[in-house]
Parts: sequence; structure tokens; C-alpha cells
Amino acid sequence: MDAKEILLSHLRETIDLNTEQESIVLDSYKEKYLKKKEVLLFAGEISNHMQFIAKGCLRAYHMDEEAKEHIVQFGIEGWWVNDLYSYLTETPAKQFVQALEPTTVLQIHRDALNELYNKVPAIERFYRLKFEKAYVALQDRTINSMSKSAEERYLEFRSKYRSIEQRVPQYMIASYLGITPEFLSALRKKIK
Amino acid sequence: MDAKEILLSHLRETIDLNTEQESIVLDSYKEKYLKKKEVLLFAGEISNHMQFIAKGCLRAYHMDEEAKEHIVQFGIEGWWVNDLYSYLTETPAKQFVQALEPTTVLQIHRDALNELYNKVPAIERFYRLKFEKAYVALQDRTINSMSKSAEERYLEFRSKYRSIEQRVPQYMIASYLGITPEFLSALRKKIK
DNA sequence: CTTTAATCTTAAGGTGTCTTAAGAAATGGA
DNA sequence: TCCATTTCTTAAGACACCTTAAGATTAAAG
Repeated sequence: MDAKEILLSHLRETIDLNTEQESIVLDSYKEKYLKKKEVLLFAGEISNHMQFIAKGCLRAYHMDEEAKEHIVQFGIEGWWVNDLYSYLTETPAKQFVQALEPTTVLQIHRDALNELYNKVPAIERFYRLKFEKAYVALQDRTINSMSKSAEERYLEFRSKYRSIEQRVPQYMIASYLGITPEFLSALRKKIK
Repeated sequence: MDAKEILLSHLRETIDLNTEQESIVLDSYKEKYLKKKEVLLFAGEISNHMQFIAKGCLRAYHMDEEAKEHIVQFGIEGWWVNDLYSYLTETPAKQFVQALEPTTVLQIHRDALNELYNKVPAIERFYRLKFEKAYVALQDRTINSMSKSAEERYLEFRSKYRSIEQRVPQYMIASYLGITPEFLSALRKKIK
């Protein structure tokens, strides 16, 4: 299956499109190929595209004043990964987005998407639902990190995202959980 | 200004409505009055309404297994406060929503809102933009709590939400920041 | 007012997680 | 196959933040 077919079946999980709409929609997205470690978005740039992962794995991370990295989100096939803040407000991104594997993404420019909202209203609904889900997932994560210990968060991450756990290095999982790799290592030893 | 006029001018900040649409929209919302400490949504219930604060102050909080409260969000006039997870997925709420002052909210039921999306498409756009903003604010908060110390978070809260700081007790701010009231008290002493 | 409840402060001792530093193990490139 | 790089582990000391408990202040209620 090529990248656009993957996107199409992804869209079909949520909305209905007729043949004409499908071609309008697919024409609006462009494929982009990333090597491992290649950076798709740099902090400081304005994020101008929504991007769908057709194949591969990305991470979005924030770099604080002390140059420490904090992973905000992982993404694999079928996910949308971006610095939404930058995309939505058209201000410089606070996050980097980087490929952790050779990756294929489908991008749509903000302007093209806004046009598309008018041409194909179901797409506006699609993104409204995406934002709702993204919000809900993030809220869950925020509540979790407020009320749970690192050990609990790690166990939850493992059961929820086993496929991701197997694809990314452990120190990145630590970063996602908000702990140091050393401490995660100690936790794992204790758990076994 | 009565509650519905407040809502109307709130909507007008984002979308345009003609007179007919305005009346369709306003008819869909119902006023509700809350006494101080009254609970608008209990954890375990399904949240069926989007709710707009016309006057007053609410908090959304999560209660963990050890019955400790964690404030997820404050809301004052002009804000929307809810357990979006419950509302969107129609599953039992994880959060309580409670009035911290005598409060007037305008509620719209999920079914009525879904109808309204079809009758007045601008409303769908309005809520899409709301969700985008909500997401962005939450992400900001999540990144913040991952990469900043309690002291930094407190100073940021103070400069960002001074109006809220003056209206709610300090131990609730501690809860929002994810620290104990004792520790916040110590921080304040140190800062002065 | 007076009383009660709510909120804030202080202080001592404890715990979770971090920092630093070093080495071991795994992975990838030539 | 070997070297270089990346990733993971171990361990000791440090620090941010918590727990508990008590008392002081402030606000609410009769």
C-alpha cells in the first residue's frame, strides 16, 4: 500500500468521502521521506504543515534552557505529529520533530488545509475530531503525571504503547516519562 | 448584561452569525445557577453538556486512589470548563467540576450541539478553534510541568493568571501546580 | 460579636528522583 | 570483523519536594 492509500483508509475510519472528494483531498497532500535522525521541524521555525505518518516513527521534543530534551510525543504509522502550538498560532515552534527511523510522511500546508475545509466539509469534521482525541490523550497524560509515581507511569506506558516501547531507545522513554535514564534503569531492575 | 448576551459577545469574538442564527444558537443553551461549593459534574457521571461560564468561578479536579485532589483547570467568566474526556467519549467522568463562587453557566447538551453543528456550521468552526486553543494551553502546561521547578511554575502562574490567583485559596493553587500547600507556603516565603 | 470552620504557616524528618562518573553492553558502519 | 558510537547500568551523594503535626490567621456562620 502506498502512502496515500494509507492516508485514505485512515480518513475512512472517521468520515465518508465520494470519489471526487477523495481525489481533491489526496491531491492536497505531498509525500516526504525522512532518513533516520533527520529533523522535520526545527524549534524556532514556524510549523506550516499538518503531517501524517504513513510509515516509520517520529518524536516531538522540547529543549529547555539547559539544553535538556523532553519528549512530548512519539508517533508511528497512522499518527499525526506536529508542534500544534506553532501550526495553529503561526508562531515559532517550541518543539523539534525528528525521525527515529526512515519515515514517510504526508504533509498538507495550512493554506491548502483551510481551502480544503471549505471544499470538503467532512475534512473540517475530521480534524475537529482529531483535535478532540489529541486533547483527551494529552489530558490523560497530564493528570497521570500529576498523580502518579514514575513507576506507575512507566508500567502504564508499557501496557499502552508496547509497540512503541520496542522501537525506541529506553532513554527516550525516560524522557517521555519525565525521569532520567538512570532512574528508569533502576526502576526496571526493581520491577523484574 | 445577562448570561446569553455574554455568550453572544463571546461567540462574536471568533465567528459571525446573522440574527436568525443567533437566536437558533442562543435557544440551544440553558442557564444554570450554582451556589458556592455546588458540584456541577461528579466523577463517575457522564458529562453530557458543554458549559460556558457567564459569571463566577469553577474548578475541575481529579481525585486519585488515595482521595487526593488534583486541580486540572480553573475557569472564570468567558471560559469553558468540563471533563472533555467524558463529554467526548461518553464515558464516566474522571473529574469533578465544582463552583468556587456563586456561578452562572450556560449549558448545551451534546445532542443539541451536534444538531447545531449542522444547522449553523460556523458553530462547528467555533468549537474546532476552541479545541485547538484548549489543546495548545494544555500542551504548554504539560511541557511546563515536565521541565520546570515548582518555583518557576508558581511564578509563571502568578503572572499569567493573576485574576485567578486573587480569587481562589492558595492550597488550590498548590494543587493546580502539583505541589503541597506547605511547600507552596515555603516557596512564597523564600520569594518575598 | 462569638464560635466554628477554612486557610495558611512553621519546622523536623523522610522519600523519590537527580547528578555525576564510570564502566558494560549492544548496535552500526567501514 | 573490528572499531566507534550509541545505549544501558551501577552506585554514591545531593536536593527538591513530601509527610506529619501543630499552631496561627482569616473568613464564614449563627
